[in-house]
Amino acid sequence: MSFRLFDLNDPQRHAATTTEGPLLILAGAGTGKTRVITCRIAYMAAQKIDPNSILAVTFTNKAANEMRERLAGMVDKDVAKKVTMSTFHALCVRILRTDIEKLGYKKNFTIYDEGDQTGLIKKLITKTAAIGEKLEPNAAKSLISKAKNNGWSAPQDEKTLIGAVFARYQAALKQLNAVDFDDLLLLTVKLLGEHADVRERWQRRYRYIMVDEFQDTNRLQLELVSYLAKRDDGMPPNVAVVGDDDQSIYGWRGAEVSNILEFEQHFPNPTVVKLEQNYRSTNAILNTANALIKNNPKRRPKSLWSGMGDGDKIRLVQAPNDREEAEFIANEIARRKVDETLRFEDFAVLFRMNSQSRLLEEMFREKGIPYKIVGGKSFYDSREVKDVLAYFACTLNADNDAGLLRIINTPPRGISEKTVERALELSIKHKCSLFKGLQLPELRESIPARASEAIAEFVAQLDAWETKLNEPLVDQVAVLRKIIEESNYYDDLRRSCKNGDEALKRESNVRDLVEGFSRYLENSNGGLRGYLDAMALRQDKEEDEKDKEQGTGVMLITLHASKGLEFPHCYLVGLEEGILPHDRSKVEGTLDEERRLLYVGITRAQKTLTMTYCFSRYRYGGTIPCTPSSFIKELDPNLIERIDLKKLLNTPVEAPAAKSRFAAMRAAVERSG
DNA sequence: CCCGCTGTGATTTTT
DNA sequence: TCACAGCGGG
Repeated sequence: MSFRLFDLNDPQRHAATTTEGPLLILAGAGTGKTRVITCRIAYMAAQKIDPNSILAVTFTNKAANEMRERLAGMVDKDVAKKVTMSTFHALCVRILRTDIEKLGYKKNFTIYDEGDQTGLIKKLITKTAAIGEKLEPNAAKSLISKAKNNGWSAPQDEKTLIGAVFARYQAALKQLNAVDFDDLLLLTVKLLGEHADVRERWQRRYRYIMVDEFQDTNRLQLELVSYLAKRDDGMPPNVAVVGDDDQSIYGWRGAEVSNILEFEQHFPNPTVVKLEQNYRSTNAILNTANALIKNNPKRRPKSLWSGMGDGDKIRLVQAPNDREEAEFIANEIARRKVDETLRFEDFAVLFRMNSQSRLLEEMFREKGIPYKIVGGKSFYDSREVKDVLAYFACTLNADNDAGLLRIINTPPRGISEKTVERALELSIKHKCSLFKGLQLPELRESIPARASEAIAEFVAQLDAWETKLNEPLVDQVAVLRKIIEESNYYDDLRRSCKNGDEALKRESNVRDLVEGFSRYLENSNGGLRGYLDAMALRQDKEEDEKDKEQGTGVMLITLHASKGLEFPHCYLVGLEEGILPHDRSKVEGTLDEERRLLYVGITRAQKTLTMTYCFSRYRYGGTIPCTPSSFIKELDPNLIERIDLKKLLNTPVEAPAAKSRFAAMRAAVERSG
């Protein structure tokens, strides 16, 4: 065995070597769960379990890739290759690409991203709403998404506006031969539920199933896992889930903590293993986290501990306002980098809302501190990437309305808004795609001759590209380059850019895209369809690599985005009532989730943790007074050092004095403890 | 087609 | 306040 089971602690080993029956691994933050998952797979392989029958499901590509890499370091290459490591969505795409025809969709369905979704919903709202009726497209989108994640493929009441929009939306998608992200799950569950042959085929395929971040699964995902894990011999399913109910922070996206809290009801008589030894943080940090999370009523009791010593106290800093809060952090990081010989990468600042990063950025720039913001606009969201992908997608399948709408007049080719609208109306009337609508003789009669000519040319161009792309043994990369060239896309791109820099950046993004396809073809046989799927599912490897490389600077990151990461020195800002917990959590009744969010934040820190709050903050255009977060009083005061920035600034304390004061406090704590 | 005006509304975002 | 969407005018 090339992996070392004895490197695991007792519960870890128990989890890794329990291969049969349901298994619930409650893995607290930083307890080495990825290691357990990979060791477990390596162990199974060593037990001569067929690696082809092992499935590990994750939420993110990042997690799937990380697991793949770690496993590759433990077992034979050909064994590792046989194990399926996939996100829920990628797995569903695989299943649907084979059998979606049974549900009345065509196999070459298009995956709609959120932009496509919003666009379609917006249109349907304007078509459906009576005069005076209003519905926010984004609100509708999220309601529809929630409904689907709950397993509803149709509205409960079609008479309400939202219900009508939902019904029309589903019908439109089907007619467009498109599926959105939620459909990937919904339709897969439907397919497995309604078609025994398909269900049994996949049940036979995977005999050992593992699910990562189980606390984030929604109803559909649980159902999917249940279907896949079910055995025809009546034996309990070999399903191992790993998760931490205390880190469930995606309830607002449909995640059901109950999936992990009530695991026994879904998979009776499981082996339950708790991982509580943390390899990341000091005990001061862990006990602070423990004290906080104990206040959540519904949870599986756990208590993290580590062998890394007590460490420094948690510092709780009160600042007069958000400006001084940011300034304090910037100054401190600059100072500590020198004093404690640290790198900027050793620091992270965590916040509840993206808007909180603005002041910090400003201050960091002012003081010349490099920083990196996680999240924000990604490569995939850039206009040029979406445009070019739409070109490719339409070449593959012109009946993709969202894609076609994107490119029909980009670059401008004389097909006006009015003409498009007319074509769209006709396509609805004739229940056909926009592309087919464009070719209806009926359309020609109602638009200017010039528009007709432009349409004819565009249609011919798409047809020609499609033919070219489908020629046997054709160099598909060359065809894509040709498409970009013949559409004059670069000219239009340059024209629409404010400056040369922007144009260069965007052009290089387009080139990267084609380059990415070329590389994709080298390692995969999915063709253009596969590449477009990979892009829709954000599986672009290059981006992932790039992400790993750029490590320079202080990390500015939301609490949500910080889950799964760790930093030696963390600053957790804006611990104020209304921010954390967020105001809206009170009306929504999600205070527990806010507490978990803070818990996640605290447990990111390895060595030191500084939390800050202000007494006033700029919000909604004015200075508003703030009060400290109600969570603060749930923390253990013995582990916390309170610092008043105002006092500190007015009466600067010499280093030795500060040290002795700290020592005195520590002595006092020890006496009292 | 592009620009600037006005109004609105303001968490979190794995795929 | 500030970002951004939707709109009407040049």
